[in-house]
Amino acid sequence: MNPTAEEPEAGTYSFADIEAKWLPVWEQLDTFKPVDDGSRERRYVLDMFPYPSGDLHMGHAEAFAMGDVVARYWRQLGYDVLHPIGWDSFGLPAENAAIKHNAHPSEWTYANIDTQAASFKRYAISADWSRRLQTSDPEYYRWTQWLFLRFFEKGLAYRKDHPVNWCPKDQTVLANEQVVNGACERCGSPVTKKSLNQWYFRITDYADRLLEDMEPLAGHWPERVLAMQRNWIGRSEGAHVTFAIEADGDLPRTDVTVFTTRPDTLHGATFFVVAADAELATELVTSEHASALAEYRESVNTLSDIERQSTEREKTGVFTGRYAVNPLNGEKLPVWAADYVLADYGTGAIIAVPAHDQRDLDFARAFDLPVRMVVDTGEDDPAATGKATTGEGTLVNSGELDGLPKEAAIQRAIELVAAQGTGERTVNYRLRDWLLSRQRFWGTPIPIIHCAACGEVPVPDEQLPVRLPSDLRGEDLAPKGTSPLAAATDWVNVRCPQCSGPAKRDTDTMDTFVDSSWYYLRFADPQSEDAPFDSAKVNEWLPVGQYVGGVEHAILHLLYSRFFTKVLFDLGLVNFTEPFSALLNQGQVLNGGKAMSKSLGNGVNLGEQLDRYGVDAIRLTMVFASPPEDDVDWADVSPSGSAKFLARAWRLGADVTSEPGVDAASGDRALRSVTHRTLADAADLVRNNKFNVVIAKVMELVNATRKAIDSGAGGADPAVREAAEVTAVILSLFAPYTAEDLWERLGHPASVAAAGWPAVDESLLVQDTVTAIVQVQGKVRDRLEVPADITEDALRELALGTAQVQRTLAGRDIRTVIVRAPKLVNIVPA
RNA sequence: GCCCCAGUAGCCCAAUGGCAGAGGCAGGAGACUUAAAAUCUUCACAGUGUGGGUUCGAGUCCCACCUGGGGCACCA
Repeated sequence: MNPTAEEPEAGTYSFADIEAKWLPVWEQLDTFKPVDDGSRERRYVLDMFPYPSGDLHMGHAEAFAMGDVVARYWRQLGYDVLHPIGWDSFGLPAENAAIKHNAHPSEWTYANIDTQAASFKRYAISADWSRRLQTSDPEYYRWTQWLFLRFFEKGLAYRKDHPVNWCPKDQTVLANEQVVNGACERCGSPVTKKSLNQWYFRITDYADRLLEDMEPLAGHWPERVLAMQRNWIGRSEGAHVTFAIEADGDLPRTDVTVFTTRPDTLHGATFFVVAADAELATELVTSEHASALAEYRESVNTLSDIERQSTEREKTGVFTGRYAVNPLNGEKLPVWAADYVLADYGTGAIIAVPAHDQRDLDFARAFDLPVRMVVDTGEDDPAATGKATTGEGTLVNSGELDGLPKEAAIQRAIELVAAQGTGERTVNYRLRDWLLSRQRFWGTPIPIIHCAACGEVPVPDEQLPVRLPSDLRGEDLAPKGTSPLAAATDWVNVRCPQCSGPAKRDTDTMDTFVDSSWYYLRFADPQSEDAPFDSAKVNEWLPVGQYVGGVEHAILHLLYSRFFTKVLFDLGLVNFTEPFSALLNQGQVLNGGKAMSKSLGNGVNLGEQLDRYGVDAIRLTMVFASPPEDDVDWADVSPSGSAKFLARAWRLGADVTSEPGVDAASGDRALRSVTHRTLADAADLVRNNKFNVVIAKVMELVNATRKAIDSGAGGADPAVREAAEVTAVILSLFAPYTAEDLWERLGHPASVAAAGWPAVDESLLVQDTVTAIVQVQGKVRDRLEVPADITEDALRELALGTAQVQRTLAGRDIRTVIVRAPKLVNIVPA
């Protein structure tokens, strides 16, 4: 069983021996494969599946330790627990490694997966290995493609020409969600704009539902994640107002609609701005100003997003030569083109009210445009101060809106434009459609064939998967600005499925977030060959009862997965609309207050930690260090302390001399009381994700048991056995090896993981006497030992009679006495 | 600028509105030991970021501010 280590000295805790001993036993028992027959209530625990970038690191160790606590707890409670594992195995690093080593990305990817799988097994994750999946397996991406085609049929996948975020280093486009502070999320290069014809998912159609359906998640998802999603969706209420742009020479009169959240300030509009990079700007500009606009656009395009987004930057823009007519007062407003107006938010055009919008005011001051105050907020005139006023106030200089407060004026203004037919109430979202094309190789090919005669033709379902060509490797995959797949001419050139004419495959691959948007569904039925999954099975297991992962996915992955689930609901494939009922974001593992990184040289190698302290000690340290959602600073924690505690707990096994199955009822009541209190508290604490406190409670239990053995009831007392067994069961959630070995030393067969959560004897939780606190005016003056079932009246009498109280009152009258029997009395003097 | 979260002992952290301390780390002392390690026992240390408020009673609830962390950001 243990080929390397020597027989340990009896009574000495050796994590290495224990690990070597139990791993093969567990493999045989296959304790964590759900029975999946409906005989037990089902529960689904899921950790965000890993990307196979080398071996597991400290972050994985933390996240998976957390998920495993929940999975193992539910298992102990008797639920049929689904706790699967898989890999998000498409992605750029594999491709970069392949280019560097003149290999195929699959070689690097699957080698890493094997390494990680072995590490996960050593780390004793309670997973069902039979459901393992990889998104880069053709058996998986076949169904990613199938789902794409269903989206396509519903009009939810479409192509358009659009300026997109372009990473010049990775030579690929990026979704908005992948641009962080104007830089590529992956490599940090400044992102630029490029106009390309790309595939999008129409996630904006679901903006409202994505927002509304968050309601029931409150309390089960971290508030900050919900807030971030809400922000990202960015719902804002306002109005569309249509302005007529006057004819100019050959240019006809035309209507342009703007979105505004402040229709009340329409009378304060002094100019009109269109996004410089929008089509609209080119359409509107007069020939006299066309070259200035072209020049301006040129200068804007060379700016990186980082420069562009700097709020310190001076406002820039050019006049278009045209004028817009304010529908409320008929005023003529000059139309400018500027880059501070975004082409893809709202309508790409705004009505500028400099008095009440800082950006408009900055622009007005830069170009000497008039400023007119229309809301009196009691502050100084923005024209003089340079500070726009945006708060509550009363309307002035606004015709019939005069005298109305802001909110009423907004409503009235909308009524006015609506009556004119020039405007209406509307809701606008910040959310954009999801750009999913990637000009990279190692991803799911987009199952579309482009035919000159038929257009975009879906690959017929029975021809799926469209497999990646296997003969491209090394330099073939280097970024060229077009997909590497384009070079595989044999692969690209096909017959059109509709007209059999010559046609070409789409050479882009999908964003890997598409792959990860449905993997949690596949886990319910991972071997399905005629559908992505069996809906009945998915409906039995999902939604996921507890999802665990890093907050870095607060927007991207979670928003996309929620979107997918809603679309699949609409397609009738699932009967729920939210995939994850509860979400836990574990914190980061830091070292010395900073994230571990190569450049800082503060990385801690997980494998070395496991070798040095053992799996259980590392798992315990991760969980004990702080509440799950807080960061763990490895410099602040003590894995050796954890190891010490585990040894201490394990040693209890040697001191229990009673036989298994002995009735605990006759055992030492004080210890039994601690044992059952611990059991009850632990259950509550696990439910509330306070894993660190559970461990503190087990430590207490171990201390109490130790004391009972050494200087109390003694090792033969049945209560000591009971305490040791409860210790093993609770520890099985955190330190599976130690718990298993302790369980064996207590005379039980494997596995403690399936031992079941012992029933709490409520009668042991009640104490005979309790210490009542006697306060005078909230300050503690005395303590009384009283029966636990003392009445309020009796306690009041008792408290009032104590010498301490009498002395403190010093003859003062009593206004009131608060009694919370049996724990507290508070006497309030007059 | 807007939005979230957090500030409790030297450190990590506990505390259904009711005795500020459960647990651990680091530290001191003792027992065992020829000695050390290991083990066991034991001790000390803060009044909860600041200022108000609500309450019989506030670490906990409310308001403002300070500090730290995170998110979004020319989003009309």
